[in-house]
Amino acid sequence: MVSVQEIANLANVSQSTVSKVLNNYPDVSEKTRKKVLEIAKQLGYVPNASAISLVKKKSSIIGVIYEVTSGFGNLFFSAILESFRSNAENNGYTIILLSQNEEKKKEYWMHCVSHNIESVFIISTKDQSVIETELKNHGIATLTLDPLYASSSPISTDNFEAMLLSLHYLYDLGHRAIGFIQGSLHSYVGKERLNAYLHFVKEKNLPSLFIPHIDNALYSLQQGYDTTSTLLNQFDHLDAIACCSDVLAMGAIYCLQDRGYHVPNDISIMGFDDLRISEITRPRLSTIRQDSITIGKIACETLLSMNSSNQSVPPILIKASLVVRNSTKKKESSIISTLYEFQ
Amino acid sequence: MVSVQEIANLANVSQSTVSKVLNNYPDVSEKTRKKVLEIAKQLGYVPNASAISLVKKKSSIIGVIYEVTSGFGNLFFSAILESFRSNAENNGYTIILLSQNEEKKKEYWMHCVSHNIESVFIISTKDQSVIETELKNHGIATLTLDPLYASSSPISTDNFEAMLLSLHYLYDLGHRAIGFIQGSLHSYVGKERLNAYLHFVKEKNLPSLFIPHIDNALYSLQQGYDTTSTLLNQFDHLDAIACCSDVLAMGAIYCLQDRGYHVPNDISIMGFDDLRISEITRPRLSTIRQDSITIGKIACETLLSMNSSNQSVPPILIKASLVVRNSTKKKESSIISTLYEFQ
DNA sequence: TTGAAAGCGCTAACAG
DNA sequence: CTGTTAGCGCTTTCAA
Repeated sequence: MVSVQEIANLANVSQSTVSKVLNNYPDVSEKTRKKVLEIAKQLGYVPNASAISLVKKKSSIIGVIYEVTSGFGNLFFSAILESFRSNAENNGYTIILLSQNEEKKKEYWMHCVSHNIESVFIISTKDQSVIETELKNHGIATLTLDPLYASSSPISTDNFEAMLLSLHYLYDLGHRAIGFIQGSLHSYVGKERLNAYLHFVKEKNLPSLFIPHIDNALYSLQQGYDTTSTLLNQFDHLDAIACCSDVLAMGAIYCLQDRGYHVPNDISIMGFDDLRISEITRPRLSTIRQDSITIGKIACETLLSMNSSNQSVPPILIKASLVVRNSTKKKESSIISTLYEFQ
Repeated sequence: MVSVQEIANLANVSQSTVSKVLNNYPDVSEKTRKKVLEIAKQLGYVPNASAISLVKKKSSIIGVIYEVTSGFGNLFFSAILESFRSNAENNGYTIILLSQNEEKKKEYWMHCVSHNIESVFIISTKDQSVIETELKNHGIATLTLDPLYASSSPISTDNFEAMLLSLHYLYDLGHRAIGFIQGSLHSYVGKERLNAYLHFVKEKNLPSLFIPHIDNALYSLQQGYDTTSTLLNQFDHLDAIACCSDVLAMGAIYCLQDRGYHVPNDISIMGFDDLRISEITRPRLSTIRQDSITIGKIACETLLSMNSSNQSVPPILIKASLVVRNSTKKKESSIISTLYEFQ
């Protein structure tokens, strides 16, 4: 490993001069700068991150807690991680995957302290409120994606607006009897989506077609199926159903098909997330796309701007977008459909 | 941050003694050891990883290149990463996510050299042969998951045996006209699966029902659909189709359904991978499960046992297992089905 | 069994 | 503009 010392020797200057060149200090003559740079390049100099971290008391490492229970959501989370990583990289930061060591009882914050890490991005399907607090207590800034709790610095899709987008789209298609399949009732994210539905039906003066007490915490196929079944039993008529996830929507479609309905001819179905599966279902799923690229980017920028004295930021909400595929359809008014029948 | 120095002062011993205690050296009296340990605990001592890495010229960091083009396979890769991470963790290692910095022209190996990283696990859907060589040239050991090329130290499912497992299962179900939908013809993994099919039909003296020139490099739904279509046009009769991925298998099912076949009553379909989607298709997919837990574990152990002088290992092959769901069925002999018709 | 001293590779005052 | 010096937190001879 080539050191600053070696470069200094060959260039006939001192270590500090080399250091200044390498760190782009202005107080070095052009001539010296060139010479040093050339020799450094020739020798294939690579700075020693440990030494720098040691002396600067600050590393160029961002911690990431990535604990995602295996599931479809993974694809969304890993897309965000990738976007986050690439942004961190472009800012000269490296990503370390944080974890707890059960055996050695090493906590997350210890890893951070040990590696001089100042900020941590939390991507988790579990409640990490304790860890978040612990990290903050140790002077480490955190940002939490889709927190399940009232995080002091959360980032997520603007779920309220996103669900409204879904509902307005169905409304504009002419649907008025719009059912709703909620996700988790205990997560912030899930509550926001439900609130949007409640707000919407009130505003538009529509019937509220959903089953209040059901908690689809798993966002699973079966939960989608069962909730749809209940919905169908409870309410006479449904034009459309807005679901809180793509997988729930698939469950809804299966249930409707089993009961002899055609999607989208009889009922329109909206998903949420735009996972890859929404491309391979039959019919392909109209849904709401969460913008993983932007979330990763903003998360990174925010975290880099935070520091131990400025550890919290107001909640960050990222805009989602509508993706129209084949599970939704304009409602044909009865008059028109009657006309058609006569043709 | 508490330092060794501080502990030494409070314990009335020297730094070196503290260091010896902390590193479990034997030549310290029990009394001193206890005292030091207690004070360290009281003070909440956390070792400075940079300082240790600097002086030992070796970090406890493993690099991971994780570059997976967005797709269903992601779930498999991320499961492996998770298993790998947890094993590394239990061995006292931390994971760093490696990457190239386009802007600053920083290469993977530079990250490694800079952080004193000795080994790298490559999880990538791209050809990383150049990078693998580059890393090895810099004295960094690598292990590559499912390499697309002839890697010097690959780890993967035993794809030959795994596909054989699939084929034998179909055979035991009574199927004799067994079609095959290959994946990529240019990857090692894809070739192994094809070879298994070729080997199998020859051994059992069965008709070879596959389309040689098709390269389903994307393993996509559409490719599965189209290949099935060609298969159906080309061959009179098919009892079953063994596919090289779950997504290809889904494409096959859609195609068969569109042509009026019932899966599994008319044709049995085998997937490969056991992605989560295989649980939510209709019918649910019988498939081959790749053992991500074991792969991650063995990968980690192997990498930790490698070092700059011992940089290559023979190919590591992990056993896969059969998962039976609803897309496969015992073949009813014509006599029996005829009998049924008379009932 | 303990401690003094040197040094890992680098940066940052500060003096010249 | 350049160099001297000290020191980041730790380990490791080597001497006591």
